[in-house]
Amino acid sequence: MTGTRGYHHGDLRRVLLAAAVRVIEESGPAALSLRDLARRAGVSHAAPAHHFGDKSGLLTALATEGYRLLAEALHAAGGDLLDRGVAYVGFAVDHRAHFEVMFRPDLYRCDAHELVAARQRAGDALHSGVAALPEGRPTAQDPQGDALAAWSIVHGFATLWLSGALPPRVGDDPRAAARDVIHRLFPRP
Amino acid sequence: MTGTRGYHHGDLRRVLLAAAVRVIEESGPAALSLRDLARRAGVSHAAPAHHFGDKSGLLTALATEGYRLLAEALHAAGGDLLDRGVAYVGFAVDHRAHFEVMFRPDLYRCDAHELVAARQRAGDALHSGVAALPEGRPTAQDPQGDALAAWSIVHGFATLWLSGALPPRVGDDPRAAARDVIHRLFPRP
DNA sequence: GGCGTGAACTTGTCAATGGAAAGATATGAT
DNA sequence: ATCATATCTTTCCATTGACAAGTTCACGCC
Repeated sequence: MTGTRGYHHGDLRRVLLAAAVRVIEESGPAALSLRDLARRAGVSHAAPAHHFGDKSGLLTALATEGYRLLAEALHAAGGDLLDRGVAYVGFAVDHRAHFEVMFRPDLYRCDAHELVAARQRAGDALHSGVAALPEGRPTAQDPQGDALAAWSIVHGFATLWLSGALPPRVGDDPRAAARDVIHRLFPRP
Repeated sequence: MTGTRGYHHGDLRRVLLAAAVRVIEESGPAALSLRDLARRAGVSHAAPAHHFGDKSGLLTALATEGYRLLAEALHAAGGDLLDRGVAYVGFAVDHRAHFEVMFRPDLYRCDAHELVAARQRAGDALHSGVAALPEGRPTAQDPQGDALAAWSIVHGFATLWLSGALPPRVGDDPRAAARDVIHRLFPRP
């Protein structure tokens, strides 16, 4: 509730995070500037400090939000491991700013309270998908190894896609390409 | 070949790159400062500009060196795909500074001439390993898909390892853990 | 030997940034 | 109405990247 143009912005925290997402999507996390965010929000350059303390505080909030969104996306994808893997890649593509920050621990305080909790939940969502694999497969006695392999392959595909390192031949539909790749790790009976 | 303390440093370029590697390994690419590198090398704050133009020039040089080292490491690993995958992860762990910069195109000029060439060679080394897979496997008709899956899984594992996101249960030997993960993608006959 | 050309490096400077300190203003509870 | 607090502003400082102009050195050439 605000929109009022007064001394108080009213929604600064959310506006700053949204602006940060836009900047990172356009130019990467290295180009992020608190003063630039403040300018975009129409407030003084010191206003962000009140909400986030410092730059790493803002990125901590962004990473926390990212882990929450990731956990949501994984749950929404249903119980199938293949679908969850595709959802992981889809999250990275749809929220590339969050994703890029989440796995750069040098940019934020990775021991922050809320962040640790959110990451835990996302990790649980990731692992519980492996439990739904068929029982008869060869590696059924080591579900944690399966989980690590699944995480590696979707995370690697997502990272390579975002970095632009993949050849054009892969196409322009990350979810379809990801599905094909994951399928090689867990072939369907 | 100098060591002389005169006006000319003599080996500044290499010394700056080495210092950059140390800084990035300790604190990540975000903490890199040209002035700090100059201080460590004992030269004036503007000396690095002569060799690299600007900061992204230095990181371009670092990424190029990284792709060269990666191509070397892959070739040295022999023709077996499993060994090459392990070598990829080993490179990422042993040269984490190079690796972290290589896949951050926002940090350097990814259209630089020497860099494109070095990356091309590393990519070839990566793909030629897939050709050595046994003929009878189910996905033999799509070697490019196999290459993409292999690249994804080793790149993902390496990235997760470096970011510290993996649970301690994985152990402290990245090559052994990587071998196990890759083995799930390409089971041995 | 002297000379000049250019590479390597220094000094000086500027705008932008992150961060801290201290003041101003609005909000809401009592 | 009053006051405590959260929110935002203004002012200030050290650091950084980048640029310009000057200084020192190395080396080929006559």
